[in-house]
Amino acid sequence: MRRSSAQGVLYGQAVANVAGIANSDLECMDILYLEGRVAAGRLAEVTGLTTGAITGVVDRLEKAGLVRRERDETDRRKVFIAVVPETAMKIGQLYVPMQQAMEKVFSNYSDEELRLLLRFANEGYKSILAATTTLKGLIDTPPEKRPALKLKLTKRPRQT
Amino acid sequence: MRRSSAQGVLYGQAVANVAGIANSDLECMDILYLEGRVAAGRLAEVTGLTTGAITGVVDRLEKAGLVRRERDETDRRKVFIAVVPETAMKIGQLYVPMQQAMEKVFSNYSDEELRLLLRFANEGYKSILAATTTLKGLIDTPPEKRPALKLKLTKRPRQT
DNA sequence: CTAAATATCTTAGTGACTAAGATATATATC
DNA sequence: GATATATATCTTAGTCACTAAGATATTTAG
Repeated sequence: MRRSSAQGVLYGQAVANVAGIANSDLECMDILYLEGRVAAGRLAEVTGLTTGAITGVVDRLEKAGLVRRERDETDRRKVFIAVVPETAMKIGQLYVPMQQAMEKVFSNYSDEELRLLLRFANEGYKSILAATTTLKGLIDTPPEKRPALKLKLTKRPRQT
Repeated sequence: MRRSSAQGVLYGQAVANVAGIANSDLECMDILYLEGRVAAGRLAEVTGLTTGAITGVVDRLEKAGLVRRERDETDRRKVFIAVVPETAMKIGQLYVPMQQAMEKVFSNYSDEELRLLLRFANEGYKSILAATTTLKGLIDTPPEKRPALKLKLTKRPRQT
């Protein structure tokens, strides 16, 4: 799973590369696709970048015609970012090789098996999300108060 | 799956953050863990970074005491990078929250179900790897010769 | 023995990032 | 209704990892 996850990252890098946009830019496009029209600050939250960095991301994406800034009329401090479907589609096309490859893999599984994979994907997501929060919690915890992570199941290095 | 994959990336970022090393540095540590002692050039290949960038990565990791440079005695141009288990272990500990979270998820699956997940992980990895190659192939293909990716299953944007 | 190939390192320059503060708008308090 | 505080984004200066191109060291081929 780590291997395939890592390979997924590399695929994303290749997409960004071909599209001629930065890695974080693509990540934001992905979030915009998943969540729809979101506020700039939300992008910062989700990506872990500062709001300043997001300004740059959105500037580049807007210049590339991939997104549009839209001011919220009820709260004029907010800036919503919305994808421009016509141009964003071109990015979507770069995922076709992966989608086709995965579709081929999926075609070898029964409906019941697919349901299992889906269930696992959901549970795994929630689980990793929670673990991320836990880990980040350690940063804000003063060192002497950290639970001294016993390495229990880390049968780490020492390989060939 | 995209969601959990993205979250996995964020977990990695958090780890790198806590460990005080760059993202690519952590990625290389991961490869070193998976592949063992590897040549510097191999790291460049797998990560997609230039050899120059890898020199920097290894410099930083070596300074942090996480890896050691070892010259190959039979081919003295090569530099092998090897993790230093004692210090690398500290990085490994940062994965404990995720490992525990995932273990908890796995504990709800039968052996047969786990075998299915394993099979899928392997097939998925190979599939994504192949798709990456395909995509990268498009870069080197002169634009007019590209197979004009028909967007078949890209029911992209247009969400709420 | 020379030329070409391979593996890593070096250097100069670029670009995305952070931290801190600026700006603009909204909400709360008196 | 005026002032203070909070919120959301942008700006600026500076940092750091990255690339491209070439330097160095070693190996292989002719």
